[in-house]
Formats: sequence, C-alpha cells, structure tokens
Amino acid sequence: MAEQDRRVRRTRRLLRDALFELIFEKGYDRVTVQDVLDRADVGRSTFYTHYRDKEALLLAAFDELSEDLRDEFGASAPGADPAAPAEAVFRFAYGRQPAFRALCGKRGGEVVQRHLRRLLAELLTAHLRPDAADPPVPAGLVAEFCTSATLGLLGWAIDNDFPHDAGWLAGTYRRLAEPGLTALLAEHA
Amino acid sequence: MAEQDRRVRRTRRLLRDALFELIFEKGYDRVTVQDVLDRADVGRSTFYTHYRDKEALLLAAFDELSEDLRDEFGASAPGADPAAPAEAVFRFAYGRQPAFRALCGKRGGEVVQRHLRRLLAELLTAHLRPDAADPPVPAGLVAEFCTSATLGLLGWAIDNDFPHDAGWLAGTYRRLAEPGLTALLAEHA
DNA sequence: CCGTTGATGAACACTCTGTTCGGCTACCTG
DNA sequence: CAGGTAGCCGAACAGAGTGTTCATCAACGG
Repeated sequence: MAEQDRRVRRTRRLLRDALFELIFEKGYDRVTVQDVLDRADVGRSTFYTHYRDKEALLLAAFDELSEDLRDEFGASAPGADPAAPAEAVFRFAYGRQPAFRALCGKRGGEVVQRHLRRLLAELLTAHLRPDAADPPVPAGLVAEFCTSATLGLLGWAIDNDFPHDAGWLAGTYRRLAEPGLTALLAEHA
Repeated sequence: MAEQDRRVRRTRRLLRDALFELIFEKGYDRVTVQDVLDRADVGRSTFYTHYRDKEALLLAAFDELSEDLRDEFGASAPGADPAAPAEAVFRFAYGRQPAFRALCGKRGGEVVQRHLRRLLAELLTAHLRPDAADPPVPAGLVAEFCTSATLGLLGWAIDNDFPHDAGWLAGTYRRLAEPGLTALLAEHA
C-alpha cells in the first residue's frame, strides 16, 4: 500500500540520499533534521510523517543494508573456515562503498557502529557455532574478538579509500586473526 | 595560578563527577549541559568559564586518564612481547573501573571511543616497532588490528562487569591475537 | 587584611525540535 | 479518464537546550 505510491518512494529516497551526503560532509551528529530538509527540499511536516526523528531515518537506511547482508549470509553454509564471515562482509562492503563510507566510516556516528556491531556479532556467532559444553574462552568473547577485528580492518579500509580489493583485506584478516582462532578451536576439539 | 585556587578545583571536580554519573545513567549523548549543572549544583555561567561545551568537559576528563596511561607505557620498555601493550591497558582499566565504565562502555559515546582508539593506536605503533622496509601488511593496518582487538575485549569486559581479572583477559588476548602477530613478525624477519 | 579572582543567577537571542492544520495536487483504482 | 484517497506543503507554535553577558557577592591567597 504505502510502499507503492510513487510520491512516498520519491520522498524517502530524497531524504536518505540527503542524509548520506550530509553525513559524509560533516558527520552524523552535526547533521540536523533541518539540514536534511533543506538538502532534500522536502517539507518539515513531510519528514515527520515518515520518520520519528533523525535516528529513525538513519536506522531505516541501515536496515536496507543489513537485510541484504543477511541474505548474503543465508546463502553461505556454516563451513569450517573461521574467516569466511569476515570475507563475506568485506566483499559486501567493497560492493557498496558509498553507503559504507557514509554509514560506517569515522563520520558515521556511534548509532550505526553499535547496530552494525550487534548485527555482525549475531551473524558470526550463528556461523561458527562451536557448540561447546565448557569453552576455554566464553563464546561471546570470541565473537566479540572476531567482530572487533572485522570492523577494525573494515574501518581502516574505509578510511584509506578501499585499497586493493576485498580478497586482499580478507587475506590480511586470515593472517592476523585466523591462527589464534583455529588454535583455539583445535584445542577444544 | 588558576589550578591552585580551591574554588576552581572544587568546581571542576563537581562537574566531572556529575558528568560521569549522568553518562552512566543515561548515556553521553542524552546528557545535557543543563543536567550536569543541576546535578553538580553549579551555575550556568560558571560552567562556560571553565569549558567551551559538553564535549570539552568530557575531553578534559579523558585527558586525565590518558596522561596516566601514557606514563604507565613510558615505564615499560618496547619488548618483544606483542601482547604486552594490551595487558598494560587491561591492568590499567581494571584499576579504574568506575572511570572506564562511564567513559568507554557502550554509554560512553562516540567521542571518547574515537580518542581512545587514536591514543591506543599511537601507543601500540610506538611499542611494537617492526621498522620494516616493505612490510607484508601495512603497519597501520596491524596497529588497527591490535587496537580493535584490545578495545573489543575491553568493551566486553566492561559490559560484563569486569569478570576474573586483568591477567585472565590478557591471557585471552594472547590466545586469540598473538599467534597471528608472531607469525607475521617471524615471517618478515 | 585587602585586592583579586571565581561563583552566581537572571536575562537574552538563538537554533533545533516535534506537532498541528487547512489547502493543494499527484496518485492509484475502478 | 474521472474521483476519492492519500501524500505533500508551508506556516505557525510551544518547548527544550545552547552559549553569552553583566552586575553583585563571597571566598581565596599573598
């Protein structure tokens, strides 16, 4: 119903694009709703019929991304390679550089970082299920390590304009993070 | 001069403590200058003679911490152990749990996270200098990996009320991150 | 003890927020 | 292609928070 109206799609697209531009220009927390309105050339009341506030707009944009990312993960089986999830994230990000530049770079703001971290932690824990009775290291802590390493490398790539390609970044992840992970998993098995 | 006046010390201490309490209660971005004023029972004009805005107060508090952390690093020699810096950070944080809970937990806000990340990256790069001509992996990327892993584990510890002790957390860091790091350094030497 | 310095609170202009409402117009559907 | 629906607009509003100013008072250190 609501999603099909051409005017609705137009308005939401204008607002989202304006937000991305402004985040990239001055950082999320310095962007005001007024800025978005002016840039998108959309009326004030219109904005509030679509989104409760600035954060709701941001999260709507983030949700678009995360759904696609989820789909990509659903396709890949939970194999034995502990670096596979990170590689999938890297490939995904390299394929959507503008969005990641705005949402996940240093200017992206804490909100997206927090949500992205939670999403990644969830995907990672689901993927490399060690289903252990008494893990030598809490599973949550291992997931946190993988998430931090993945996001750390990704943030570095974003701030360096996505150098090389996703495979190279994944290779680096393997060199740095994989040895410790496989050792831990082997030790337990 | 200005630092010695009892009134100045009192005012700044009141403001800092009020900010910590409020951050812990509702998160940095939801804390207003007005909140701090009410909690600290300090006049509005007084606040602005000491700090330009809310962020300046936060950074002043952060600087106190970071100076002490710097001193701790200055004492330890740049040895061969790649996990030593992380361990030093963990010990430091476990010794100042209230401050870290307020500043570096999930409620700490993006500003401190950014500054802490930069500080750690700086300390880490200075500590494990590989001074290599053509590193197989950019030095900045390795530093980013260490920083992310350290902060990831630290954030997990904060959110889980500092379980076990700093040594245990450092041990986990060694298990997870050290294998990859030593392999990389060995390969290059 | 006294001159200096900081604290105070009220008042001010300003920016941004989130809501309301009447009128207009583009849009889907039949 | 006609009609009612539904989205857009723009202006206006109250409210919260910000950062500044100033005259007054009190506490401080030398």
